[in-house]
Amino acid sequence: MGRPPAKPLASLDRGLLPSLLGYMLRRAQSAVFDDFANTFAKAGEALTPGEFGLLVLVDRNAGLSQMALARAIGIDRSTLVPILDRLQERGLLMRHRSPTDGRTHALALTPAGEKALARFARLVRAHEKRIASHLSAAEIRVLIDLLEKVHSGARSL
Amino acid sequence: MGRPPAKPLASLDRGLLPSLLGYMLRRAQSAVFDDFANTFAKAGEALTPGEFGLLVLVDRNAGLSQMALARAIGIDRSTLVPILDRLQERGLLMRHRSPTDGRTHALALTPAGEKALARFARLVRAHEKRIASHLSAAEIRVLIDLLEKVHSGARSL
DNA sequence: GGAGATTGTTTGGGGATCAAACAAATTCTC
DNA sequence: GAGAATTTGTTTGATCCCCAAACAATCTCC
Repeated sequence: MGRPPAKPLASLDRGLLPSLLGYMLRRAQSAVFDDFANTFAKAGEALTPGEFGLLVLVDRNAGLSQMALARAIGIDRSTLVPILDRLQERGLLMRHRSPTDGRTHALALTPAGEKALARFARLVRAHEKRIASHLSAAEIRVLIDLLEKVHSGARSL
Repeated sequence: MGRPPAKPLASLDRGLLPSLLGYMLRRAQSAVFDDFANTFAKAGEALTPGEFGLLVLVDRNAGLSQMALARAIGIDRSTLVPILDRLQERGLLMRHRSPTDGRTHALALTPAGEKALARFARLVRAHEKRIASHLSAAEIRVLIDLLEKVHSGARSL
């Protein structure tokens, strides 16, 4: 009798996992995240995908309040506080007092933040290009389209 | 003069974000994760997608070591320890001593763990059905295929 | 003007993650 | 076979993300 396969050191039996959208989504996301981190590390910059999204949102929606921003990215307002603290300490972002509503902070990028964002955007484009290098332009379109469908579909339940 | 658009309370300007694979991936993943959590909460079960994946892996690869498992799911071996501790405390999983290598633990589900996993798998299937309800079977196939491409493509860099 | 709601913050409690150090066990080297 | 190098699981320490609850300041509505 042949010995049992024992431990296939290379790959494991993943059972039903590869047929699950959630699992494949997580895997792809994790791979993309790794390349993002790698791209920024190699360029000597430190930024997470979440921070990049936040900076873009603040840049494109000047005067945004923390509540509005927290809602836009789907986290609690208390979670946002230390994130903004750090970005502010790095000189990328400022909390101005709103002239119309004393409770809210009007968020805005500093000039240094604007310049940094332009730099970050260049890196993100390079990163996107790399992870999409094995897909055709049409495939990318289809993929983004299907991801949007998954997002808005799940959202409605 | 007309007042500026101020705060479009409903939606924000997301700039280039919707064209980024990484961003759309994160959004879809987050929506799917929410539905996963919701499905389990409503059924009175407590489990994360990561824990489900881990249980499936242990189930399908009996005798797996902690190192092999950590590598399979892409985390550090020290990160795995408290995760296994919790699963073990819940009576779902056990660390046996390997007869062939005294350093490693041979992981295995307990009988209760097997039963729980069957229950979890039912919930996961219902969850998958729901998040895929706005996509055709062909679309799901294409999506999973493209996600695999993204994963293995990014991996090779 | 006062009640109620909103906003940003702080605090407390889970977890996830990695890096470094360690003991036990195995494997490699001579 | 004895000693060196490696591997494995664990602990500790450091960041970070996340939420819920409480709080003061401010605004809104009546």
